[in-house]
Amino acid sequence: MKDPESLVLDENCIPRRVLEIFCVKWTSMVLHAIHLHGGCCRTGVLQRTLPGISKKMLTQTLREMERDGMIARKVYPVVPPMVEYSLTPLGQLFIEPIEMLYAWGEEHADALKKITRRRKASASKRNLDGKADAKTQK
Amino acid sequence: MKDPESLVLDENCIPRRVLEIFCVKWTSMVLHAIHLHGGCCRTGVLQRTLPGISKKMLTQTLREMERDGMIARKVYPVVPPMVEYSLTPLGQLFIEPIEMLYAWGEEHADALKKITRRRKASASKRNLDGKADAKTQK
DNA sequence: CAGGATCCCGGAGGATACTG
DNA sequence: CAGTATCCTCCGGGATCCTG
Repeated sequence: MKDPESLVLDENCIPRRVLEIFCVKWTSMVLHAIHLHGGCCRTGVLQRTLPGISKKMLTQTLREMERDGMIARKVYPVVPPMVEYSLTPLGQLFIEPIEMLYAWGEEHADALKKITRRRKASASKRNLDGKADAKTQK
Repeated sequence: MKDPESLVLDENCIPRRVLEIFCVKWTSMVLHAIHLHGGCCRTGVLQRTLPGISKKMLTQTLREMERDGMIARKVYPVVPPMVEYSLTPLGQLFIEPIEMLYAWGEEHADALKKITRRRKASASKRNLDGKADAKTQK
């Protein structure tokens, strides 16, 4: 505090690394979803649990998480194909903080709503402002 | 668990909203940085505390956070200009979960390292693999 | 020093079609 | 059903220059 300049949060600091893991793509949501499904579930189920995620993004996210060692992929040699993803011990490590964060969100849903509302307000305002020329009119 | 199909985490569920706030741009890091600086600090200090962030991104993030009501902007009418950003009560609400998350990261630094290592490994492997034709050779 | 305005590029990620 | 391969668009965000 005496020397603000000595406080540096560089690329390798813990906070940034944590964010790189929790905030990349759908990682957190996928972990959460698998957890809610009892620690193991199929691709299709995941996709329906996370409406809005595209097949491509889901596959990509799952691949990366597998590589990271957070989930395990098990293929059953049946037809039609069946693939199950489950949390590894490493993956389970992340459940606690994630659930903590979401629990905090539940408790403070009012604060979250407030922010959402402000964002929407400023978004619609932006439409009334200067955009009535280039794009909107088309 | 009986009916996996009934488990849906749509756009408005708490987890997604939480992530939208914590994982957008540099928001979390800025909150963290201001907090470490005692709840209030100047633009330049922030930029030096967060090496790698561009002026543009910093300003943009600060604007959005101000709009969200998480931080307050105070301009001192001096020359050269001096601007201070401080946490609002709403902003302080976020400090607790953020610090919690980062504290968890400190405790599990080994797990984070493991993941980082795997990512680097697969990244360098990707360079040896199929990329020796189109881009690499140039 | 704080921060607006411009230009511009790379790549994230959706849509679609195909395979086993 | 699970996954790959292509194509194509859009915008996030850096670099640069300019203001008060």
